[in-house]
Amino acid sequence: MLNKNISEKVIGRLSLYGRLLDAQIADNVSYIYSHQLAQKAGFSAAQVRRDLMAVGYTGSPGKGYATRQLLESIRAFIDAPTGQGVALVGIGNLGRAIMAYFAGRQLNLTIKVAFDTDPEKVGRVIHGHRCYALDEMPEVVRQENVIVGIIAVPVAAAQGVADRLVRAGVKGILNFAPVPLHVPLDVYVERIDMTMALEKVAYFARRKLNLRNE
Amino acid sequence: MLNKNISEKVIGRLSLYGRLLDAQIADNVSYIYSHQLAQKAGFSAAQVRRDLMAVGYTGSPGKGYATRQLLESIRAFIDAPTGQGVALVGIGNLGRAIMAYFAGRQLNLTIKVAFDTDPEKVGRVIHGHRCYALDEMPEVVRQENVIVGIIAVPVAAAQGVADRLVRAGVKGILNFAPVPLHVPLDVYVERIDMTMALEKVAYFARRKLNLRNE
DNA sequence: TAGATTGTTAATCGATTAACAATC
DNA sequence: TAGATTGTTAATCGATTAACAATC
Repeated sequence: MLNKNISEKVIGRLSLYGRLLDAQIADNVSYIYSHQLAQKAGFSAAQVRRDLMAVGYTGSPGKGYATRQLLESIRAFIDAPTGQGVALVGIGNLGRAIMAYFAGRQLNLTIKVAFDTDPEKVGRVIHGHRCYALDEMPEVVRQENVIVGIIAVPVAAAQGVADRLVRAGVKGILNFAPVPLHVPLDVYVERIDMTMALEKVAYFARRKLNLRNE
Repeated sequence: MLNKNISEKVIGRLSLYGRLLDAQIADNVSYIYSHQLAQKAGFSAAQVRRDLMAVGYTGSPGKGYATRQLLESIRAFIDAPTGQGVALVGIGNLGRAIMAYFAGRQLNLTIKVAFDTDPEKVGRVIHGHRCYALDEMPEVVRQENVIVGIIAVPVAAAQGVADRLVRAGVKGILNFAPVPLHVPLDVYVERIDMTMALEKVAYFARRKLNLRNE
């Protein structure tokens, strides 16, 4: 499965379909059409059908897709078979919010270890996670078999933390610091830039307002 | 300026260029080439030149772009002339982290008002922001002339909050709830889905690991 | 069966990159 | 001037959508 050439966007959409299907199953919906899923997700039906083809689950004309089996196929496709541990670096306001956010969810992914430079925090248990010093990273990350890291530190520290994560063997980084990271080709980086997002929203909000006034 | 047909991606990149230029100016760099900016941003030089064309600032062959003037042009292009207020809905862990995050930055955008359903929070001042009840939204939002909202409430409440924001006159929404919102065409929505992002990272981290092992 | 939906290819669309004359 | 960079068009690339035979 993993070696097919699937684009980033498809994986993101599959993750969304998974959650929408969860809700459908909770509502006892056993079959769903591509156009229904499309409506909920905000995409076209053709898009949905194409994405679902990628996971290898086949619907049937007239009936649609069996929600439960489709969800299983999507999970089998995007999730690790055994569950995956995640390392969080930075336990400030944002880091703690991230901990709380992912703790509440029933995910295949769990924040297993947390790191911070603040000696006040190191050694303590925060939101149920033991907090380690950065120097302990290579040991802890390898021991827990973690290949995914989250960076929630200030801009100035972000690249240094990324370097440490990479050296410790991490292969994927979710970066909340508003700065591009330079990493080797065998490491995947996804950025969440809240400043950029808010500036985009502000820009297009004004545009929408102006269009109406014209 | 606002009526040109600029894509979302360009606006996002301009926001990034702005911050990179800030850092350059702080380092007393007065001219920069497109390929230098491109390297820092992680794009191609052609991409950068095309984006900068959009803001209408002209560099000169041989010298490059004057950092200070370019930054001014970018700011004039994407920022509102007077500064913009933002409404935050949901003052849980995430909401407070968002407050702290944007409070620290020197942005044209400021969180002006915050809303929550929790009667414990309503009326109090949190992170310097007075907290209002949802019912006060139409009044407060109009009074403060806010057209941008941030949704940081649980999934189940997100669509309801979006409807309220829209009714209050908000034209752009930054949505942190992992669910697509349905809003009128004259409202712009940007979604930050941390679960989706983390699942993508986990998927591609495993792929990177496997590619190496093959 | 008739009607609607699926899987899948071809056509379309938009965004990125390559290329190059004009310019400092 | 020579060399490198800019603004801008044309070529390329990839992703989305339209279309339709096969199927329930």
